[in-house]
Order: sequence, then C-alpha cells, then structure tokens
Amino acid sequence: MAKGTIKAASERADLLPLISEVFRSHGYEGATLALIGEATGLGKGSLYHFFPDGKAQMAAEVLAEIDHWFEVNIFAALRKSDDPVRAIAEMTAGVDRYFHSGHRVCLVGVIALGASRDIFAAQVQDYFSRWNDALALALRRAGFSAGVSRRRSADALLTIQGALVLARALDDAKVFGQAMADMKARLLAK
Amino acid sequence: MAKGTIKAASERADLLPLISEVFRSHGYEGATLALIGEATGLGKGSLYHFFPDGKAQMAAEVLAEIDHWFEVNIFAALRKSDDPVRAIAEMTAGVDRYFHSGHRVCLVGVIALGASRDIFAAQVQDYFSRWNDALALALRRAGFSAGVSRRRSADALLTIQGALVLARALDDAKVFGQAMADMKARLLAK
DNA sequence: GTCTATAAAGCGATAGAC
DNA sequence: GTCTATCGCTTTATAGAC
Repeated sequence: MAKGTIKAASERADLLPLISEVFRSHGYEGATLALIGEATGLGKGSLYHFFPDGKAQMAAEVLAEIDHWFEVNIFAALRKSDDPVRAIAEMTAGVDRYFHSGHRVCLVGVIALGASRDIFAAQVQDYFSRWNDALALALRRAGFSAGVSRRRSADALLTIQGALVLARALDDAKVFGQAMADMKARLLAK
Repeated sequence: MAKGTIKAASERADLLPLISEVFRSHGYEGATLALIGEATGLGKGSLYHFFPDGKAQMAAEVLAEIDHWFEVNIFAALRKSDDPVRAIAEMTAGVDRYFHSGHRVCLVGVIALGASRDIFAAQVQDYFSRWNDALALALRRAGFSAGVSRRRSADALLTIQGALVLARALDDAKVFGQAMADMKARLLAK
C-alpha cells in the first residue's frame, strides 16, 4: 500500500463519524451535500474525491461502520462469551453508551422507516438479523429454550428501537433508561 | 354552509387518506408533490387550492386526522370505559387493525425520527403523551399503582413503535404479532 | 487533494387561462 | 375547481483550475 493511500484512508475514516451525525440528525434525504460539507469542512469536490458515488456511498459506508462497531463491541461477545449473562449485561451497557442514554437516534432504524429504505434494505436487515441471532444464541447458552430465546431476543431489539422512537417523540430520555432496565430484566427472567 | 363548501369539504376529506399513504411510504421529504398528485389524480394547482400552505399543511392535516382516529377509536375508551381491562383489549385489537398487523408503518413515528421532526414536534409529542396518559389512567382504574401504570403505559407505546420498526427492518410482520401478544400480557400481568 | 463554477434535474410554489 | 406553464431555488453531480 502506498503512502498516499494510507494517509487518505486515515483521513477518510475520520470523515465517517462526522457524516454519520449529519445522517442521524437529518435523515438520508435531509442530509444534503451542503450540510455534509459544513460538518466536515470539505467542499463538494473533496467529498466526491473520497466518495465517487456520492451520498449513497457515504450512507452505505456509514452503515457499514455502524455495523462494524456493533459486530466488534456487541455481537462478538454474545456469540463467543462463555458467560452469556455477562455478555448480555455488557450489551445493555454498550447500547446505553452508544445511544447516549436515549439522546442519540439509531440511524439503522431511521433508514428502516424512511424513504431510502429500499436502497439499504439488505444492509438494514442483515444488521438486525445478525444481532437477533447473536442474542438468541447467548440466551440459549444461558439455558433458555430455542423458542424462548428467539422471542426474547426480538423483544429486546424492538424495545431498544421503540424506546429510541418514544424518547425522541416525547423529548424525554428517561423513557429510554426505564425501557433498558425493563428489557434487561425481561431478558434474563426465569 | 353553502353547497359548494359541503361538496369541497367532502372531497377534501377523501383526499387525506390518499395523501397519508404517500407520506407513510415515502416520508415527509420523500413525498413530493408529483407523487401526491399521482396518488390523488390531482394537479399541483388543485392541490394548492385545497391546501394553500402546501406540503406542510397536508402533513399537518394528515397528522391531525390520524390523531382524531386514535382519539375516537382508542383513547376515548381508555379514558371513559368502566371496564378498563376490556378497553385495553380493544386498544390492542384496534392497533393491530390500524397497522395492518405490522405491514403498515406509523407515520407519527416516521416523522418523529425523520428530518421534519422539528416542524411537527408539538403534534407528535401531543399524540404520544395523550395516548400515554389515557392508557395509564385505564391501568390505574384496573387497580395498578400510579408508578406501575405509567411505566407499563410507556412500555406498551414503545413496544408498538419498536415492533413496527423491527417488522419493517426484518421484513417480517410476525414480529409485530408476537410483540402485540407479549405487550398485552405485560400490560395486565399481576 | 481542495476549491469554484456550473451543469442538469427536481423541488415547492405561483400565476393565470379556462 | 382544474389545468399548464413557469418562476426561483436547491439538489446531486461534474469539470477543470490550482
């Protein structure tokens, strides 16, 4: 790999979190190149230099980065941990951290509901179904039946998404904290 | 009221459900006047005749119509019924019907997460908080403490929203049906 | 690698004929 | 009440100077 490539890749990686926040707060359609340019301090020319396919490529890479974060910080432990109860506790802690205790919205959920749904449907479905599978596996290893594990796993995922929606709608982050506590209790209840 | 007014009002009312579906499937930003014209069979001129303030007015009236449907079909019974358990059962049945068993998305939730959030924040917050209050009141009348009632009420609302998000993301409406059954059980559990 | 200028298309909204 | 034509603006995306 040439020097230039490495440097570019490094700066490119720094761009994604900034772009990510623009998509989060404005949605896919609302995130204009002007806003992205403002957030990154880059002109359109530079943005198209890094992302030749434009906005769609930016969103796809942002989704991939989010996916990767969850894969590393959440899914992996759920799949491999020999202490599934602890992995689940770490999941709830990680989720709370990631979503800033309910102040931050889930971009994957935003896109799932939004108009750009069709473009990113595969990525969205993959993200949730891998999370769902990993969590169900942890529950199974914690001693629950296959049916219970799958039901509780879906319940947890939908609770997170719903809590983010309602916290945003009511402008009350406490809703999220309470929901995460309830979810954790339901996940491991006898 | 003049004949013309009545006729116009009648046709206008017929317009809203058609426009509503455009907002639902494309979001506020994605719902262009071209798409709305297609769905209604009306040109821009006619649309602006009915809605002088354009797209924002259309969305506001669609939200008001949704609010009214829930007020009449769900909230009222929760507040007034002398059989709160039955009112809650009717709520879950009504919700299942309204959201087409998970195949239809919640426009209020879509807007709460989307880029147009700020414009409609008051309407969105009002809708959810009135639902929340009505359901909590029914639970209180069913014998639960104020704290339990409020917690369970918020849990139910967020479960509905989350189930719609996850069902859409996984493209699997069964997720919604299971979540509604779970929600109903949790709502009235001892 | 970053910028400005600009193209090409689509947007919401308006005007005015009918 | 409905239409067509069009305005003014913003959008994504490209071209080319530096």
